[in-house]
Amino acid sequence: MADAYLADTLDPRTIVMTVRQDVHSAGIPVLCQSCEARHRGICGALDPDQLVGLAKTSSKHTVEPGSELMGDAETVDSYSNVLSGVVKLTKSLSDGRQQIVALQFAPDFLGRPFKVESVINAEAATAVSLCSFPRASVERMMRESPDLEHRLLKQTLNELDDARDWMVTLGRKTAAEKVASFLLMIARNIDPTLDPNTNPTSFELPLTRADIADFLGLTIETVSRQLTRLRTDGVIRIDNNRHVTVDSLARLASRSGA
Amino acid sequence: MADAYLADTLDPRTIVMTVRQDVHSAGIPVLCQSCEARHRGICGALDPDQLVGLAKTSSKHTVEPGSELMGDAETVDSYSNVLSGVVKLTKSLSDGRQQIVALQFAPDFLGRPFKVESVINAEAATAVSLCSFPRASVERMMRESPDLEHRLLKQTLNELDDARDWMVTLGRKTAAEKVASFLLMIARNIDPTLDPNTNPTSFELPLTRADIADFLGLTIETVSRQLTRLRTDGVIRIDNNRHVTVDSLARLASRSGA
DNA sequence: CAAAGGCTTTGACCGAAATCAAGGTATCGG
DNA sequence: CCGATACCTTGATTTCGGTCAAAGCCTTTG
Repeated sequence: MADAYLADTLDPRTIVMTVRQDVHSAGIPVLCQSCEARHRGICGALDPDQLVGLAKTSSKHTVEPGSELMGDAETVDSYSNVLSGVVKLTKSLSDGRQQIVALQFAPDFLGRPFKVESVINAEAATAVSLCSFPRASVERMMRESPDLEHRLLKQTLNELDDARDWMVTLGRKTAAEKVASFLLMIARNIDPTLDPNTNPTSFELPLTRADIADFLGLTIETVSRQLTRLRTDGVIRIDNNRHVTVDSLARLASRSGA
Repeated sequence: MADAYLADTLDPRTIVMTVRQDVHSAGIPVLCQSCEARHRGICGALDPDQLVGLAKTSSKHTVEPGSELMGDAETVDSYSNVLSGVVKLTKSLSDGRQQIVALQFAPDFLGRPFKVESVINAEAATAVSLCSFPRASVERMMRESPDLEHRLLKQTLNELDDARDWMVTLGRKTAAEKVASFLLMIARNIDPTLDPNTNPTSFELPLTRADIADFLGLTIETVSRQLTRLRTDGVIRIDNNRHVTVDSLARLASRSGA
């Protein structure tokens, strides 16, 4: 039996796509053991024929940072569930200015059905593990399974809400509010069960200062200065540049511009 | 037979919802004569029982500018197709700062299925005509018709792409680029068949300077100055504050930051 | 027609964030 | 351990867009 890859944890800034090889022996629940718990609808909707197809095309890809995972069907012909880690979706202007337009956390679905012209790059921001499916199988599944499409619609609507919320941040908030909003957003996504009254809270920042700047429409220096200000004001503590402790989420929220 | 309202053209900044009254006699194609051509999937999926329900609940609503059409299910309990005109979707911060997060042109579908907490206001930017359906009917339709859900997924994916494109504009473009991008976007949406080589092109601006500012994350004054600059540089002409003539779309595009 | 009010333009000035420029700090390979 | 490298912080200065203020223009209304 072939080696079974699943949920490998990889070096940051590299996305490796893995598909479990032993689909035949294990059946649907084993195909995607990790995401089965969270993506029952997406993984569970595969039928045996599709699993055979998956087994044939499964392979371990390594994709260089910055290369397109989405928006270019030829590059990487697959859809994935994010099992752990953070994937950043970016768009760039011709002169190199970049904007991160979304962060994908587990258990988000990564891929753009019904491809359109829009070019988005997907890049691993941290160590990322993915469970991938061939594009063709997913698209067939979608045609055959209204339930899958329903789940996808719900995720897409949520992503649309997130995007529009972030538009307010980009268009109307000050640098200080942007950075506070960012920290809150990360805290909530890293631990979705987070109770706003649980203090203190701490987490690892999944992004570099440069990434944060690209997400907030700021420069590295401004991000750094605002983080310093939050630190000297006693709102947060930062250890090793990445580990953030928030004493009072409410205090942070009050600086986020509501 | 009841009076048949359809596709009324209304005063700017007022949304009036209309549902044709004579559904019984006319059947599905008549329910929504105007949008039938463009929204076949959404309107055509209604079954006769639902039409009866529609007839009972149909009425002519007038909604004040700034009041919530979406995000508050109790306020206006319906979904609509935009038949003509432009609807702006806005989000606000607690202190009143506002951001327009999307513009809806015909034949967009207006409404948020599977309501989430996100609060978005919808307001008519110009004279707008709408074809509306009771919320309950649309949600039942969606449960019963995978085709409707498929169409909705496609529109939602397109809106997500638009939102993410605009995030780049908000986060990374200069004021001059933002205004040029806005004019291009309007030109393309008002006439989707627009050939980029057809010059000159002219259209009515659907937004006031204040709205444009709220869409671009700028102030009124900055928008005005940038429009003046485009005018003095000979890129556009503006008559009566609203009628814009673009001599060369390519020249405008070159200022939009790509 | 005249007055009023809303929208737009323009000008002068200001300030938040960008840019430019050093340094400092953590991590990794040898 | 040490040097190299990438990432981060801090300071000085500049600049783009915001703020404040005033005037022009267009439409509405009596």
